[in-house]
Amino acid sequence: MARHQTDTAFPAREHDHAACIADALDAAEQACREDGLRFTPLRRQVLEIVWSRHAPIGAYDILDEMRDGNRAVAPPTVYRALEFLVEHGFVHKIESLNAFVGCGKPDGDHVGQFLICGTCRQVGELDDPDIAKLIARKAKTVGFDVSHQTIEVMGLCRDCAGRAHA
Amino acid sequence: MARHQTDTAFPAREHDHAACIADALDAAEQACREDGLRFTPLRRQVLEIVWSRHAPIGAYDILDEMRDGNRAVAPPTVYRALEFLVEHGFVHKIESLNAFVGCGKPDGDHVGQFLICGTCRQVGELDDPDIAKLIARKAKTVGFDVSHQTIEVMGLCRDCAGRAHA
DNA sequence: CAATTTATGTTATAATATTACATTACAAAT
DNA sequence: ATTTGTAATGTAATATTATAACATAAATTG
Repeated sequence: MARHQTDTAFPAREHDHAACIADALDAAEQACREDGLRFTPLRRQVLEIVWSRHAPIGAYDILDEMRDGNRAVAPPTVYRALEFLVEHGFVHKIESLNAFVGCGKPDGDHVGQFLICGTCRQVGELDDPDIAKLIARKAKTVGFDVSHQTIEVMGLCRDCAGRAHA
Repeated sequence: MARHQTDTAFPAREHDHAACIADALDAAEQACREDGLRFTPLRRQVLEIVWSRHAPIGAYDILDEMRDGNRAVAPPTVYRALEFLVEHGFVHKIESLNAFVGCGKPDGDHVGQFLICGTCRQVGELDDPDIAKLIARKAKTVGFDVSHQTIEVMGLCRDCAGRAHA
């Protein structure tokens, strides 16, 4: 499968986002086929909406996007699709924003470490095992056994920093 | 000021919790006096309730605790006090739980790294500069400038692990 | 004490999320 | 191909978390 995303956590300023979405959908479809999961039209639609931007989107914004004419979908519809997508690693929840973002590398287990730009709101995903290991090791020193890490970092992305002192 | 807490992130199983609360209130009072902040009765009351346990407490649970007879306080009252307490480092918000926990070391700036036991729900605060630095350094490699870190780790605390295979 | 700022009270409502139960679509097995 | 069981979706109601907007009161400053 072609990879149109950069490997620098944040997407390139000018990337082919249509291809980016297509890749994500293809990757999810294939992963589901391999794992015997049902990638239903509803789940695909929600995933596509989440991927419409590289910034987190709230459940109710997704819900608005799904409104078809004046036929609205109800919250559980969205939350259930999100639950599935998060559970299988296609989407991550950003806890500090109560919002959801697509995962560029849904293959296998990985800690998600999120870099959230306070200016453009875009999110880059770092997936650094060193960080995860250091945290697990430090936790161990106080007798704590880690099962899941939530790491969300606010700050300024390169593009926005560039624009600021331009 | 006497320190009745342990320095191992989690409080000792059998610690003098009354002293623990008193310490936290004293520390906050003194810090406010030094910084010219108003440690009002309301703020003190909210801080005391937050400190009633070493586990996160939700805003509406605090609100319930504050109900005086059938005279109820309104949400903004609690949220405003929490805003003050969080802003000045006396309390931390646990984003992944939408709940609040007292901070044992409100002196100076520090990253809060929280260890949340999935069994007893207690929270230990790690305050490890190595972790913070590693994250900042790794983020820098992708051009991201960190301003704030949210680190919340789920797992099993030592006491609960002990009980499990007892 | 007047003026100003800061904190709190009060009402209403916004934003996020779940429960419970009905219905439909799908998958597996006969 | 029909039955049967399971998983997914629809629907209505409601729970939980958080804020906006404006009024009043208390503290601080000049």
